[in-house]
Amino acid sequence: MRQRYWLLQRSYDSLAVTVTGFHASKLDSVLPCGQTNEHDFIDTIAGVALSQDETTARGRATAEMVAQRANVSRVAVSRAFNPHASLKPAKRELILRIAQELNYTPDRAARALVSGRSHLVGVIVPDVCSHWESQEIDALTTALQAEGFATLLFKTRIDYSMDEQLLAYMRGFNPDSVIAFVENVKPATLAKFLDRAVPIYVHYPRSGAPEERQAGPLHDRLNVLHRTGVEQAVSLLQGYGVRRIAYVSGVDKSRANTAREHMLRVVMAERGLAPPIIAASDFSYDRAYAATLDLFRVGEGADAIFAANDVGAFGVIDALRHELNLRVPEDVKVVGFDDIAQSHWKSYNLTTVKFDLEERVRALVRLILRRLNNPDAPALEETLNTRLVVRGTVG
Amino acid sequence: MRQRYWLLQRSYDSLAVTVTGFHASKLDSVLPCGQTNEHDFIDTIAGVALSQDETTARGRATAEMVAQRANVSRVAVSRAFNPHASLKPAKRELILRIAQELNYTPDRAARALVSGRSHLVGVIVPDVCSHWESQEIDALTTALQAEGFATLLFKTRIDYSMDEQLLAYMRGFNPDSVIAFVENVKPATLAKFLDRAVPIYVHYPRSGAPEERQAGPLHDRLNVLHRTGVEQAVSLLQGYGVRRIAYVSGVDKSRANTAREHMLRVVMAERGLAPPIIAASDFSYDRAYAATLDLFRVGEGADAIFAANDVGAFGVIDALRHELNLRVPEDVKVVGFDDIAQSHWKSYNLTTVKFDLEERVRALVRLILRRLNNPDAPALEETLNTRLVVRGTVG
DNA sequence: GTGAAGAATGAACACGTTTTCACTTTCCGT
DNA sequence: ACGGAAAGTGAAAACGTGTTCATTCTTCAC
Repeated sequence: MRQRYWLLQRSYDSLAVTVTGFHASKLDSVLPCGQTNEHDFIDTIAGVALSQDETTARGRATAEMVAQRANVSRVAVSRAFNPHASLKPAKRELILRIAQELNYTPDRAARALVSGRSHLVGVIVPDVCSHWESQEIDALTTALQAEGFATLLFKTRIDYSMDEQLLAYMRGFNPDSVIAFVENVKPATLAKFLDRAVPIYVHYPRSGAPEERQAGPLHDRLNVLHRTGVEQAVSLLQGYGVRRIAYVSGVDKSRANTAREHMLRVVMAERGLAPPIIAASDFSYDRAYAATLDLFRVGEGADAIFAANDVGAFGVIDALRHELNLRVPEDVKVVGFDDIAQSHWKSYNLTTVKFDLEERVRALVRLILRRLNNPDAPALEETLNTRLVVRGTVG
Repeated sequence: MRQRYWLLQRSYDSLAVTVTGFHASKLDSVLPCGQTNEHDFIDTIAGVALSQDETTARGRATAEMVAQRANVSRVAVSRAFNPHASLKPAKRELILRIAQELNYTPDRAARALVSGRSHLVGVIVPDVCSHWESQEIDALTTALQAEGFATLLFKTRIDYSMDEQLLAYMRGFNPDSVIAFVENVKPATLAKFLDRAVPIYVHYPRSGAPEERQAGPLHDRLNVLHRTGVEQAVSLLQGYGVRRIAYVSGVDKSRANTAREHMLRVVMAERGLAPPIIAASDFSYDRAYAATLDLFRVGEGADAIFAANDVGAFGVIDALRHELNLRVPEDVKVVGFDDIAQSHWKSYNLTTVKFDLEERVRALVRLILRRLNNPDAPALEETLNTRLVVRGTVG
């Protein structure tokens, strides 16, 4: 019986970060303790003594232990945790009660090994703290959690490149599904590293091969259409007599950027407007800021600016107001893409093409679950629309 | 031999989201296909045909297959992937080569089952898209990934409450370590659900129990001291002759909020200043905005405002400028906490008490690894300091 | 050439589940 | 009371790996 101590601490004037290891299958007693730091006053420390004995060396109760205690077979325990399994109600109740007493939860690693379902969903992003991504990850995690899945996070390089190393690394964790925000990966590479029935959500790279232009939609698909939102935005701008429209781009060749620029081009052409002036940027505040300065100092300027995303639009607005001394929207009008939470902040109050995050995540989870429940189901397709949210940067 | 198809798609004017399931242990051929959507022009679709045979029903090569192909035992394959294991170099090389050919990676679920290490680090946050959290998650994911760990994300309710259900859920995934940003959990509850040698990083709740005030630091600890940064900020404000200082709070009773408010109170008292005026908020932009309006319309106003975090400071600034028609910093000075990436944006250009994220993450990973490598090591302690970053909201 | 120490090797076991497959019990309509 | 269907049950076989242990092969000093 080895004894180890677990200490908890709080202080008022320092953010104490407590890192401690312990085995806690049994909780023996609470030891009082406390400490005062010379520099910062530290309030209280609570100590909890934990014991570890042989039977719980790994620290967790197993199905076997629950079975023994309940006088049933280990299989019955497994069934008790599977709602669809056939088990006498009274027995199930007994098992679940004892399981709770012993603080038992089925081990997901073991479960994954035999069932082939890890209940992990891998999410690959270039940048977690990018606003749209973080909000999508947040909503996705909530939704997946509700369905019994956990979100496994992986980071690529910021330039949207995804290498084999990361894919191989990720694959080791056996995610049931992978959601990739990245783009620079070849079909064959991705296929090579995703071997179970793994749903994929991916913005795809340009491929010039001519033979890629045939056949039908045999796969599940979630389409998000830019047209509606862009049409509304261009209409609105035309109503204000705008003539020179610029586009502050996202990362070059990225899926989102290409789609947005292309649709803007199409809609403007349809309305008889000259093609947009392109100012190269990369979705970031700083580069959008710099690109805007260039546009007005080196280039010809513009009456209205589309930014490839909301954060970029913030950079555009700040460059206009704080460096170029131009008024938004009086002198220059600004439109973003995404409608992130920050877009309603008073300093920006951005007019933007909205992607409904909730709707998107719901559709995505729906597609994943459907594919997982029935790997051989016929392909399905969902389509989401965009719309313009009018705030203060056009008017 | 079952055949399934995997389709890839891209379009310019819609963000097509591709969800597809497939088994890809073998890549047979690339099928050309493509499709045009009536409403939005869809560019190209690349189809990849994938085959699945009996030996790879689960879709992945196993150590057994590699062993057979390399004419070695399965154990040798295991050893080839463990750098410390003793294996003839030539043999290891051969095995690794064949493994790569077969696209083999050890299954982490199976590995976790026997070794007791899942290589998963659970991260519990109330809100992924909250700026500081998303930036910390980002840095942490990068750091952990470099060490061979993956980040497992869990969401609690926004009010910082963490219930047994979530803990039980998380425990099923057997994280090697857990990093909790939440606070409202009792020691016993947390201990109950973390049973392996699990390092914990946790802001701890207030507990009025008198017996908690004794003993010494027997556990690893990362202290982040507020004092330095707060002293610098208060000094700076005093230099400008500021008299009435307000504090727009974070979530009530949260660790970060309590620590910050307390330190502000202490430092101000030391300098002979009257206690800060407290405006209740919750770390969010919107509530900080509203709290500021209250402070000036209902309350007595202030010469300077500390916000419990940077995002809150943004709300304060916007309320002052856009609703109360006060100038920052001329009429009211504003100081935040955190120094998130957005704080240098021109619209805010916030003076703030900086927490060095990189340093913090490095220390945290160091503590985790040390504890994991040696569960019985004596306790260690690291201390990080804060400092004031002076920008444009004080002056 | 010899012995001993160390490296290399593979068989067997362990990890904690789910699933399959027979078998037994219960239920229900006649 | 009877048959048949359905529900309930547990032994055994997976799942894919790391670890232990006893054995064989190499190396090296004398």
